[in-house]
Amino acid sequence: MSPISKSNSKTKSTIQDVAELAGVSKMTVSRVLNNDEKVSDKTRLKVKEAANKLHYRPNISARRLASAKSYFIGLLYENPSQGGYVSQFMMSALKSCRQRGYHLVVDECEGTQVEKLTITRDLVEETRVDGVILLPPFCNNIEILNELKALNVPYIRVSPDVELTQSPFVCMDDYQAAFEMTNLLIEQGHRDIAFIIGHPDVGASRLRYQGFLDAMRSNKLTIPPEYIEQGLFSYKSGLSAAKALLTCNNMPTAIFASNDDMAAAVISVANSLGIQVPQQLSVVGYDDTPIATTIWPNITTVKQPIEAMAEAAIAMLTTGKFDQGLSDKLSDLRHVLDFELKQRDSTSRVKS
Amino acid sequence: MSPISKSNSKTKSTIQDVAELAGVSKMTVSRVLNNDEKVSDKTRLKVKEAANKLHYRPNISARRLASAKSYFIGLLYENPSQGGYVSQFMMSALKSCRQRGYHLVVDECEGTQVEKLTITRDLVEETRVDGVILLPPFCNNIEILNELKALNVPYIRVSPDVELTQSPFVCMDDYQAAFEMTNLLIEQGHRDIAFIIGHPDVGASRLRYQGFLDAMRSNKLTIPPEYIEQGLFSYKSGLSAAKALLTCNNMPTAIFASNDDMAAAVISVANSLGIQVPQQLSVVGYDDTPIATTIWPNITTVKQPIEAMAEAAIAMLTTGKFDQGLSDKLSDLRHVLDFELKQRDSTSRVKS
DNA sequence: CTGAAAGCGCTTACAG
DNA sequence: CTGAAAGCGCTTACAG
Repeated sequence: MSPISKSNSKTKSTIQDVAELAGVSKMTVSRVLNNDEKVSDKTRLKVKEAANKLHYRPNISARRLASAKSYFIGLLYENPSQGGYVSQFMMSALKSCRQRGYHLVVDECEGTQVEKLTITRDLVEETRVDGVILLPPFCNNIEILNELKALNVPYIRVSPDVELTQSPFVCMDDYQAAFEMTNLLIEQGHRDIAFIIGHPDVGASRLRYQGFLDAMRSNKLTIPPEYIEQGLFSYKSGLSAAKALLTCNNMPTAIFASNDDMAAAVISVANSLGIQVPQQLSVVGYDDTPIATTIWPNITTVKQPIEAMAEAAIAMLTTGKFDQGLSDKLSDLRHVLDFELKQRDSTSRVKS
Repeated sequence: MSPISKSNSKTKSTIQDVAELAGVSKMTVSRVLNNDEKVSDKTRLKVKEAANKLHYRPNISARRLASAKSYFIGLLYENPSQGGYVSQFMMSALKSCRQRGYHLVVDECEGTQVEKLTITRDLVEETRVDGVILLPPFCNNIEILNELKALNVPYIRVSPDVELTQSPFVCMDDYQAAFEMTNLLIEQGHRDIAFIIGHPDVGASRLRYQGFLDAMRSNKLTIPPEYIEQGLFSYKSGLSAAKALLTCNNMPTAIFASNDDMAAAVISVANSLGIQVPQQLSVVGYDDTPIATTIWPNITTVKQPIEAMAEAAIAMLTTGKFDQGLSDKLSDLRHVLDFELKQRDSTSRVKS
């Protein structure tokens, strides 16, 4: 009574094998596999048991060929230079797709607006993806969004800045993360905290800045104007900001940079000025990119929930259980995922 | 009699459409598509024309279902922490696969040796990949290589250190790159050049070091023993090495670090000691990882031909035109790809 | 709630 | 060198 022995060894079992073992037709097996409601619980159970017993795994290619669905999800991004952000997201999305029997098709959307539209259209019409994920900053390209809508393909945006009522999206709470990170510094005894703002074109810059401001205010701490520097997210811009901050009259005891590259620059400048991090200066960054754990001291930073974002996006796209713009309410479209504060070696309690 | 009009607009054309337009059978079209020799040049041409006219693209799923091939290539790696190396390779492999109608299945091989073997076996038996690519350092796992051989699936290793006569592999000439990079420094007038060796367990470390030594020797330059430091490829190890090098009696005018992380550390230490890079000290790295272009000054480094390696590996695996261990000659198994010297801002001509 | 038939777009063997 | 037939493992209508 062990059908396992055979199917376990060489031959891969098919829907036909499962049907026979369960004593039903292929059709019924197919229904159970696709979560069709119209199957009796009893039958459903029988089929599931048989499938498990045989270690049955549906053949995606056959599925794809027979059905209208492609079992492909598209991932579109604009700029790969964001230090691993794209690859991190891709790795996670890949994993989620595999678990669900889907495949990920990744495409870089570069060039002129016309070329971007062509790439997007090809992905939908040639590859026939069942859904598309748009990474920032590409997800703010309104023409693309409209095209996708016209093509009638579901899409999810990741951390968008604009048109927040138009389509579902996943994001993290940048404001809250900056708020909490600032509080962390304050709890460590810091009062004189400087801030380097991120690139003005990126929406998250504003939110991070506001979170910082509100945390300071709620602790009744004042911020001298010379403690605020405008950066551009680049290491180089962090260098000039840090120089200004660390050579002003009343040097801060902590600097909050809006991303890790700029935080790394702060540490470098501090180094060259003979200021010890974290003994004389605490530094925090944002993003938890590789550089945060490459340089020494490792940077205390905010870790974006990239893996969870990818998983959530794939889940929404593959189950089809989300309202593609059906609701106007932001709360129905927005999926906020939890961030994490990574406390490392670039911060310490202030010495009094 | 114009099947074009219909198939050109919305409906995707199939092998049947191509066959009709060319006036042959589906079988012949299939043969042409798969580069079967046994088709007359005349017919071949007709078919190719028809296919082009219809913008025909074979349906991979149908192909996969009907044939013994899976049109999947597996990519196995062990350690994702190598700062983007895996993702860079993956991106390139993805692209090459897409062009050939293949799909890439990426898997991290972690855990115990038994778990690694299981993951590898699953990839071959479940996903039925047509070939496997093994990234370093995973490609040096001999048990895995034997398992793959037993499973009878072709595999290509990337920059392996061991068993170089066992299977085809792609690599770059680490020795030559280090040799040329050293020469570049010498041409810029440097004579006092220090070297930070890479991790002792990695084969490339030895080759890079040897390339450096031979370049120095061939220029009749001597290397005082205090100019050689052992590193571990980590930023932190670069820090200690740099401190030793920059505080010794006769400070070098250039430091060659065996990777970018350590080169970044050298720059950081130089900064903190008030030594200007590149005016007083030239620094070069190796790999061209993101950190090389993140920090300031940007690091002069050796760019590995990751894209070309990925393309070569995929090409070998998909055309099946390589000798899977048929030859004992290293030259037949080894595919050496060209590196590139990236001259940036961390080096300059020595002032006399 | 369940099933028999047809077909998705290719390729594999078998003829000729 | 070329083709007619069967089939890969699923799903989509269509019945009942």
